[in-house]
Amino acid sequence: MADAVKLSDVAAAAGVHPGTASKALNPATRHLVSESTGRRVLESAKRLGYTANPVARGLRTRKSFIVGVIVPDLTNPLFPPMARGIEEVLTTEGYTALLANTDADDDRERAIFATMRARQVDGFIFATAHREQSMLSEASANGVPLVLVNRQVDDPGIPFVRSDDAAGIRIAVRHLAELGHRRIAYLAGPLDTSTGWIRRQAFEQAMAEFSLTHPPELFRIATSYSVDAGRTSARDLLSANAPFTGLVAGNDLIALGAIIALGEAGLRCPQDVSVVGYNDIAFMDRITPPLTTICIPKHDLGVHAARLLLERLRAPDAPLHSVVLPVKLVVRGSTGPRLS
Amino acid sequence: MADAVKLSDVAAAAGVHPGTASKALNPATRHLVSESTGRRVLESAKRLGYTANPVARGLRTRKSFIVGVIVPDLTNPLFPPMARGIEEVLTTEGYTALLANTDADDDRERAIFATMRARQVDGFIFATAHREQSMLSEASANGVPLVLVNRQVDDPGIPFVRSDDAAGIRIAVRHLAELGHRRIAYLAGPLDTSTGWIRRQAFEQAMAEFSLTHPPELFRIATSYSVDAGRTSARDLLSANAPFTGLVAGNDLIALGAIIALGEAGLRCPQDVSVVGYNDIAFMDRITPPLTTICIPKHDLGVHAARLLLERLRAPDAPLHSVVLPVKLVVRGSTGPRLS
DNA sequence: ATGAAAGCGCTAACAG
DNA sequence: CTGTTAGCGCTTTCAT
Repeated sequence: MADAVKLSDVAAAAGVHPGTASKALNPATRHLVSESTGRRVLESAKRLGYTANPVARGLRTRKSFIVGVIVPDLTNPLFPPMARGIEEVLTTEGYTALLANTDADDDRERAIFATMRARQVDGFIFATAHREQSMLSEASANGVPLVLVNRQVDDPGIPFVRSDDAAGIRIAVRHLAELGHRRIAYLAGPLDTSTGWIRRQAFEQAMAEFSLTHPPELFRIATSYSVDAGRTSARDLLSANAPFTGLVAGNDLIALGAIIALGEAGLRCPQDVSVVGYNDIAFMDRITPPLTTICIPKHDLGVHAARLLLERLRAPDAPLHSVVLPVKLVVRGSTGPRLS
Repeated sequence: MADAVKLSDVAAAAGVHPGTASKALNPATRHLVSESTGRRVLESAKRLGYTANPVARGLRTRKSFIVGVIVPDLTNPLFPPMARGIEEVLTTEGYTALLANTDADDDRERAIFATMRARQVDGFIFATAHREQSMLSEASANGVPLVLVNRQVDDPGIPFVRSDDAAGIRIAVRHLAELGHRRIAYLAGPLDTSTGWIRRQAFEQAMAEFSLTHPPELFRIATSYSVDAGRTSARDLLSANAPFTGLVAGNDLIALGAIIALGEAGLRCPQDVSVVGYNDIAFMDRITPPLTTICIPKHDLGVHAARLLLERLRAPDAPLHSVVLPVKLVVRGSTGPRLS
């Protein structure tokens, strides 16, 4: 398994001191050696198939060129595209992404964070949605470079990349309103997540904007961003017997759960209830009925997050900025005009 | 960002030499120090919140406790559950999974492999399906611990964990045969993947077993395991105008593409053509029509692969073994009795 | 049972 | 411009 060839081998082959070889090999210090030795070193490095040992280098430089990427659950189709976006820009810049799932569990998140810090990770990208932020604020204050994706936190010192939730929910509501729906239910995601909280707020605002009322009977909170939780909360909503013809869900999984619950209750979508989801994850165009939803730029979210982090790593003291990406409504079969 | 507290700090606090502290802290060498100093060191370590620096340790011990996990594409829902299974067992054993996508590209796979080896990864789990194996054989011969998931390679020196493809395809064919289908088309996955190759073989065998013919007009190869490739190959199949009422696809994505192409050609599934997929990835129960498919134990595949690798890491010379996990048929709406 | 010393492979001062 | 030296934080002989 051993890559026997090390810096000293290259140096010996080129007839120079290891220190000199090191300088020649590092583009940033190459100008410290003469043209000719530089060439000689590079050439013997190539000939011997030398690859620097990042572990040894990291020990010396305190940089690992590894970025921790922390997501709640890779099994939720929302995250793989984001992770891909992140990985793409990271690898082209010589960084490696270390990916881990938290299962939306704070303790696991802390443990993973600690492990990764111990592993000398250079920075973090958090895609976990918890609003709890003491760990993040503290870490950020301690100089740990980090950026959030698909989430935001009150602490203005923590940069984020997210889609425009408020705009998304607003166009979802407008879409339903334009179809004639007036009694619109909302199935929120967990309110201890930033997305759950922000979208809920946005829903209320949008309803007000379109002069629609939103009685508490038409509001439920799913315990997680999952099909099961969506189904459960939708059942609960239905059991209240408050009529509604439109439904906005905190995300696609919840929407899917709602559609299932609707079917179980003998209601048809969209004839009886129009449903709109959020995120536009894979396969939502193929389910029955095809889901009308808000499409967010999942891949680009990851790309921007990685870029932002890289900027921070290169210029730790540069002013921070965040990014909000636009969303768009994708109309499919789960919404239709109000019939009743 | 600095975890200032290092081994020498703990040693100083406990009034011992760093070397002694090291021994006390390592369970495997604890017996080399006296009961009392051992306790004292442990206690000061805890008090100071000491965490060993894995980078420094790795430099010395040539172990990183990191395992490289290489998948073609995390965006394919087949892989996240496997990755989760792998991650679960790895983390409980103190290892960390380093995940990367190859996009089914050999060059990328090589590059990633090289990078990870340079990073002193302790071993590898490959979920990529290419049959090309020189890189693997060579690495394995050089003592790099590796195991394959969901794939197999001729080299008997390389352990694998896969599901029983042959059995899966057989029950898929049997299912269609029992429904009365006699003209059954096969849409293979790329034949340069082990799964593509094995399943194709299995299909021919199964057809023979059930005394069915399989003319070349009813056989197509998708260029990748994707919806688009499935759709394209299905179109091509349809353009041959060879009648068939059953169709087996190399995986669910290809099956989905086929269903789309069927619809575009004015054929209904399952009334005109019954379709069965492979893998049973997420949401296949919610598409139209719900997909009949072969369910493989995705999570368990990952779990077993990780266990196997861990065994190899702990006992590099122990005899290797591989694991084949059972599959099962899940009958849903995309298959029905032959009507024509 | 503990301490001393060396060194994993690399980089960064500092000399020359 | 190149060589020397020291040391990142840890483990592991080897003496004591």
